[in-house]
Amino acid sequence: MDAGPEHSTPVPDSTELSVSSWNVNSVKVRLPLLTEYLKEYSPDVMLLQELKTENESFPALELMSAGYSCLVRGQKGYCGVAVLSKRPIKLITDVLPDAPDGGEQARYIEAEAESGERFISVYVPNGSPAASDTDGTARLEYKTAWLDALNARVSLLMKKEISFVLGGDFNVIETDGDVYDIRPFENGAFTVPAVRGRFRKLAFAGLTEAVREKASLRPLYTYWDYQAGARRKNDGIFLDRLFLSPAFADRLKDAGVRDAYRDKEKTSDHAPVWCSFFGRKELIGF
DNA sequence: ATGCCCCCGGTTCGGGGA
Repeated sequence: MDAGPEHSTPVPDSTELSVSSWNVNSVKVRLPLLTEYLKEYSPDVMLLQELKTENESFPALELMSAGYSCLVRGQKGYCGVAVLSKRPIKLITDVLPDAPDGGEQARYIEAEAESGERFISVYVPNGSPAASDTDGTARLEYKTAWLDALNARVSLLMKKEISFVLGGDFNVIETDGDVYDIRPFENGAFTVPAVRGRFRKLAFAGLTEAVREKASLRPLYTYWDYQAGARRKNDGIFLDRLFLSPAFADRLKDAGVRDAYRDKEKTSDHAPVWCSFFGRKELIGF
C-alpha cells in the first residue's frame, strides 16, 4: 500500500473495538470538532483531556445525542478528564489513588465496561519549569510523585489481571527522537531521568504502547505548538499515548495519529490518537 | 533571551499550557 498521509487511513471496521484519545484544550470550544470526529470515526471509547470546564458545564447532552455516555471529572481553568463510551460504563474512580495532592487536580478517571475491561484517561502533570528554584522544584516533584502513583495503580491492575487501556497526554518526551529538536527540552520536565525513568516503568510493568507500536506517521508527533508556525514546520512532540494491558496488546490491530484534525479550523494543539483491536465486539463482551 | 498562540477567569491582563 502506498505510504500516503496518515489521514488517508481507512475508518476501522465498525465491528471491531476502537479507542481514541484526544487532549481537546477546552471541550466547549472543541465541541463542533469533537462531534465531527465522533461521527467520522465512531470510536467505541473516547478518552478526553484538558476539558477546562466543570462537570456542570460539560456538554453531556450534545455528546449523548452523538451516541455516547459520559463519565467526567471536570475542573475550571485547566485540567479535566473524561471517558465517553457507546456502551454502558460505570465509574471506578475519578481520583488517582495516592496522587500527591490527594487528587485535587482533575487528571485521572477510570471507567469500567460491562465486559470488566477498564478505560482510563490521564493528564500527566506538565512539571515545567523544572528549574532548581523553589517553585520549579515543587512542580517537578509533583510530576514525579504523580507518576509514582500512576505506576502503583498500574501494578495493582496488573496484579488483579484486569484488562485496560490507559490513554492520554503523558507530557513525557521518551527519547530524543520524539521531538523536533531536543535542545530546548534538555534537562527539562519532559526529559529529565526522573521523569523518563518513571514513564518507562509502564513498559517494564508489561504494558504495550499502541501508537508507538503501530502508527505509520513519521516523524511520530501528536502535539504541535500553536506558536511560531510549529505545525507548518512539523515542529512536533510525541506526547499522547495509548498503553494496553497484555490481553488488549494481544488483540491490537492498528493504531495511529489523526493528524488531519490538527489542521482544522479552531482545533486543539494536540491531534487525536487511536487504536483498534481484532475480534468482533459482540464476541469479546464489550 | 523572549515572545509568538490559545484558552480560562472575569474583565482588557495574568496564569497556564509545553
